[in-house]
Amino acid sequence: MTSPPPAAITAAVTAADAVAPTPAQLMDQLAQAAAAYYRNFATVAAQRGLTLMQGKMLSLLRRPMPMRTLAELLACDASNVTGIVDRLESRGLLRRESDPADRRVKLVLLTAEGERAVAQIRAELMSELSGLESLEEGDRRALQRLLGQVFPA
Amino acid sequence: MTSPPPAAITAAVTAADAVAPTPAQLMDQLAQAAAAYYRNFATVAAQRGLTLMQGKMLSLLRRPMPMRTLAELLACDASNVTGIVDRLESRGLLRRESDPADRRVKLVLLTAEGERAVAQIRAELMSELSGLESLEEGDRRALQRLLGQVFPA
DNA sequence: TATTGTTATACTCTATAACTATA
DNA sequence: TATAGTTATAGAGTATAACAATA
Repeated sequence: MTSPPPAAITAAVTAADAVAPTPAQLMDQLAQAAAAYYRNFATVAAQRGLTLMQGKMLSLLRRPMPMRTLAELLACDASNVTGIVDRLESRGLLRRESDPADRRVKLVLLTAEGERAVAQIRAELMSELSGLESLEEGDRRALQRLLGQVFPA
Repeated sequence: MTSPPPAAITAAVTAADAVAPTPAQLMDQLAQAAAAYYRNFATVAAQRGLTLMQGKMLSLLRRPMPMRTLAELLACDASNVTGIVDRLESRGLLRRESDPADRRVKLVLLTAEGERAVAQIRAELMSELSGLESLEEGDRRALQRLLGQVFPA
């Protein structure tokens, strides 16, 4: 029976031998990971003159969707979407289109230029997250499963 | 020799048998996880009348630190820190203190009320992330290792 | 000279409330 | 009546540039 090493030693130990982190420690690491993700995303968006929210909105538009849906996905009030869409529309990255099925609804969709911008953002973000590309298949499966467990859809 | 199942079937398969996600798919899942983390954090902060940035700043102040350091940790310009600290100081959650070693520097530190606020935010956030508490030791170790690999310190 | 923190400025994001046009 | 989108408003976050105090 081996007793777990004291916390001070943990950092120097290889992953396989490491003491399991507490949920609280894992929460701190999640905070750092989430911050790092958005720092990378914001940097990549800023390189194209876009704010974080503008980059997020463009990235969400894999298919046309109502403004109301964008508000839900961006976790903000519907009144904010008007301004964000306005600014992106004036730059030619997306456009509004009336929904024939319900004339109250405006569908937002990317222009060709918007599609290119999203593709470049995604590519640059992927190259920023080089640690992601170097994961083995087993590790990719494990990370997918664990993230799904901590953040259920 | 078994060939991997087509992508359309993947979703219905159990985790153990699942095809490994591509790095691009994993990047999308990271985006969702980071968004979910901050949605939870912002909700918990808002319950105490705090914005996301205010909650972040308080959570960073485990020990006194210069405004400049806060700017780096929050990934924003130093000029923004003045206003955020102002608002939290006027609410009695933190205070400024001159650094005797370098009189240009102002150290920011939590008040007793600020300490209580942080403790409550952390506790409520932990209860929101119930999926974290239910992870087995092996899964906690794995998640720690994988996050460290994708987002190196 | 360089650095820390502040101020002034302009822009963006944010929620709330009130409005319109549709349903 | 209810919903989708807009507008007006006020407050908060954001980067830039210029400044005072200190190193």
